[in-house]
Amino acid sequence: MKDIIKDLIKKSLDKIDKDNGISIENIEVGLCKDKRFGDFSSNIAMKFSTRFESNPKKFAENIIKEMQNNENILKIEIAGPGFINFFTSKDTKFAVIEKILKEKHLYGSNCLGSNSKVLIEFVSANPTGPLHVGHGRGAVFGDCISSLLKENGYNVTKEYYINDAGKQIDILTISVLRRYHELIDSNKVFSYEDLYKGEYIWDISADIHRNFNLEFYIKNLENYNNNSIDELIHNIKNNLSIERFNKIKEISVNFILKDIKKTLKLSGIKFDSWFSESLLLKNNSLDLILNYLNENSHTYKKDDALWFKSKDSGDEKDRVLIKENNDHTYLSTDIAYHYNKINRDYSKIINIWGADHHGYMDRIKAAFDIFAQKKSKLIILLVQFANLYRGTEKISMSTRSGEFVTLEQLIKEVGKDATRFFYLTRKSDQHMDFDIELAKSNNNNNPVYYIQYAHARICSIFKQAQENKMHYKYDNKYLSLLTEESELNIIKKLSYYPDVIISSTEKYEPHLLTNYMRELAQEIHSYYNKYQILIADDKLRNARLALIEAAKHVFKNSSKVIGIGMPEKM
RNA sequence: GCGCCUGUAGCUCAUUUGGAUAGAGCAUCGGAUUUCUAAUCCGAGGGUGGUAGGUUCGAAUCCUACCAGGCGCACCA
Repeated sequence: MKDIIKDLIKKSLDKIDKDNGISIENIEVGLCKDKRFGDFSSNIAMKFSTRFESNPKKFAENIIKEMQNNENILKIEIAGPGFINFFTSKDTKFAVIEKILKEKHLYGSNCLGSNSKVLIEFVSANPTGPLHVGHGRGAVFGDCISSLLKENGYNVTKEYYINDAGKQIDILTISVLRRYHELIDSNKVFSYEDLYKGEYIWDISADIHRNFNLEFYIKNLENYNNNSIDELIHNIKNNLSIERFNKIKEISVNFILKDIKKTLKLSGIKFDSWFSESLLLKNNSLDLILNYLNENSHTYKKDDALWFKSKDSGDEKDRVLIKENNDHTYLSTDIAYHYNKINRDYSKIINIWGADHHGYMDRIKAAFDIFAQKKSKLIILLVQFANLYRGTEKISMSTRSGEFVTLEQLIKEVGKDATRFFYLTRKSDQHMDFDIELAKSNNNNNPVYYIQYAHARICSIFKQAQENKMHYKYDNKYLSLLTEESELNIIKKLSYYPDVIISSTEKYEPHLLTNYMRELAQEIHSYYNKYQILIADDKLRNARLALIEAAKHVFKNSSKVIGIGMPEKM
């Protein structure tokens, strides 16, 4: 409908002035908030009146005068400073019900993506501990963005990048070894500040102790008195042998990854691909990109380290790729990783990061531009932190100290649907407060139940209809009996669901969709309370049933995108 | 100090990329079930949009300055 109106305006403008220079993309047509202003409106007259040496109202009159008649449009008005308002005919409005009932689960989807390949990388939490509620937001956000992209016809691959090769993993390994030694001899406590102390470290070490007994035991570990963590890592590797150290490392990482996968499954998130950082070292990808950067003078040596000239591409300073001690930095493998992504031929490469990584964006973009050469586009979306509350009490968290609420605990406490929905109700770049008490409340405070209940009520009506032998038969010629205000409101809301899907995707803002669902539920509840649907008049009854059936499809389709269930009974 | 994000009702947040009278939920107060599920509905109160300027037909939205909060400024990841 928007396109029809745009086209009418365009033709009218062409009549007024053949060389007006206004393309169809410049014509804005929007839905009206207030129905007194009609169904659609355009600001075209205000936007371009100066170009035609006219005032907005006069220009608007001119546009209308030259406009062709269209069967869909009942009335055109000029209002306010120069808005052109369009009132569509009833039949035009009813057509959406017909469309929904025909398209069913496809209503709302489109082909804008034309099946082009998109890679979306998210969560990618270090395998040094379980996922906590901070990861949850990015996880659910990424998953929903993936669904939205699919709904828009993109070919989406969801990927998790496993940082299993750096220093943090070495620290994890030592953390496990420390507990392992304490299990063997509780008197010999090895103390060191920067180690992981979570409960799960005990579980891993107990596992190792059970399966390998004393194989990894180091005599006098408690006497290791090292000044830096690097020195400590070095000494323990030497003492234990690199093979045995790696064995502990492997067991630890696998243990934690298994836990992470379990939590993701509980969250309803399924990845298509798991990409391991250590692979980049094994297959020489790192050497490859380093050579390339060296040969094309994007690097230099300074203080025994290898630096990347990221400042040349907009970063605030240059960055280290290879440290003085010959270890690679996180950045260098990450560049290799993005090089790998580029070579997999995606038109869009999306990264979803925690907001604390924003300082890192420029350096990865700098590297990306060198390798991608505009073949694909890098999109980095930042997700702000979520503060967890239990009522008014704030819960603080830290992975290192082991004080945190895991995502698994949260889901077990508030449920998958409520967790996902809550994470998605806020704009991602907005700080959010997640109140556990609120999310798990089973009453009208909770928007998830509010929406699910609206859907369940619809299902219940159909069940009742069947039991009362009120056979439902759809016939579009009775739709015109829907004349109540609530009915027209619902129809209008249903008609712009496809627009919501598009704008949620283009803006990467799933909260538009959760808001929409709430609004639709509100219309349905209001309608339900005001009007009886299962009435004796079978023509009106069938028309009303068609209306709520259409709403049911939209609830189903949107809930699928959000990743929550829509029970038929509550 | 520099950079990024944010500031809207008592609280949590929207506002369809600059549009018409800034809207929801919670909380507060008052109502509604002999009728398809009251996990619901209807109504009321509540606002100098952080502050001050600017840009234009029109600003919560864009620009500038200031105030306040969060995050970041590693040879950590």
